[in-house]
Amino acid sequence: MDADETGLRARLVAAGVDLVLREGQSAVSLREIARTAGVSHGAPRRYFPTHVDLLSAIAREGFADLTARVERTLRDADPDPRTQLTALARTYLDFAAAHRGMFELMFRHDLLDSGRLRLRETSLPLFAVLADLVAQACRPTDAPAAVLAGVLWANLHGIAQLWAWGSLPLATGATDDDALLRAALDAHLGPARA
Amino acid sequence: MDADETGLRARLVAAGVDLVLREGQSAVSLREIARTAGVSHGAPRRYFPTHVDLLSAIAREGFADLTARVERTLRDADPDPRTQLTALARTYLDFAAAHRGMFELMFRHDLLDSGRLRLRETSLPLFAVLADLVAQACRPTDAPAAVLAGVLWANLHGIAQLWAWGSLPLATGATDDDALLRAALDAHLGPARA
DNA sequence: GCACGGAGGTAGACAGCGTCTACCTCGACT
DNA sequence: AGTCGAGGTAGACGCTGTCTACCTCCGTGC
Repeated sequence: MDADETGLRARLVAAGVDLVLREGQSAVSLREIARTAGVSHGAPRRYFPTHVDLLSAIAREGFADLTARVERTLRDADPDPRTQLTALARTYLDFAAAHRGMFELMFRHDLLDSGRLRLRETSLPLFAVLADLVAQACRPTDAPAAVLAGVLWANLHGIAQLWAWGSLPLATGATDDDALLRAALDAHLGPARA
Repeated sequence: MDADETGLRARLVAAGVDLVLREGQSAVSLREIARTAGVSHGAPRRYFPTHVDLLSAIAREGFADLTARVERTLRDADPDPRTQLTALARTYLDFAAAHRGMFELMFRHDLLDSGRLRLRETSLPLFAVLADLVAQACRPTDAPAAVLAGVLWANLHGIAQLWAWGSLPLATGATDDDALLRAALDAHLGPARA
């Protein structure tokens, strides 16, 4: 993606992605990544001045992966906006559940350099897709579509996070997040099949 | 609260709460807490076998604080369910913004022992209040009130988190979270003043 | 009155961490 | 052929959490 596919830079990022997917966020130490990539603990410094820079590059891969999954899902789904939004939401929650470590890392702003690596901006294309679909699908309101989309995103994100934490299953008694997802979409877009 | 108010146990928790409020979650190392409390780095071990145990006790204080703030807010507010929910939501978001470090810690399940200290259960009374109000305030739907309350909580939580991360301001263009809060309440409870 | 034992805190060790820096090793270019 | 820099190594430093040996009192039993 950033040229230099076979170089150490790419190998380090790949090793980090592997690690965070397999072992979770806490396992992704700089030295462990270096070991996984088969180099000394000082080698990453040549490409990533600090641990934060390397983690940010790993998180970028996560955002790219999520974005690609969403785009694939939307391409395969019925073009009806409501259906597309449901598919997007399902993909978001599934990603969070299946790649929990990566999902955590992606939103650990204390571990990432969101400024210099334009990390927040990395999630914007995904948000633009969401905002566009919301503008098409939502029932008329007085709030700007961007705000509605932001609130919907926040809802998906909150469900993913509180579900992973165990609070939401405990509080709602639900055994999977599907009821929550449907309730959220109904709330933000109006009852299903309107 | 746990008896032993003046003992080292309470002093350690208080020092940790102070630290996390002033310096953020990353500053709350076991040794730094011990230094703040004026004891050696090994002393905490007598009361908290691991760092996780101490952090969990600190997070419990955070949940207790948030719960107390919510109860105070609800007591002072108009008893109308919608108004109460608005006040609750406002308090939740304000807490997250004002005590960012504590809020982060409270939901960092990788740092906390949610099992043994019944930490998740600590947030349940707050959720019960929310669920009760939702049951009174929401427009009739087919989803159980607990699910609606869970989704609303998730929405508040997601707004708090994504707002703190900077993504939501960036994506929505909003300069404060009030528009998001109102949009969320409208979505989940029906348009205001229905 | 006094030895004793345990509760409660100290202090040093250890491995692992991120970062810094001195060094080494090649391959390319003049 | 000689030099120079890109790219990687390796050791040090101070920090972390955890473990353990020790010390120091205070309360109790006799």
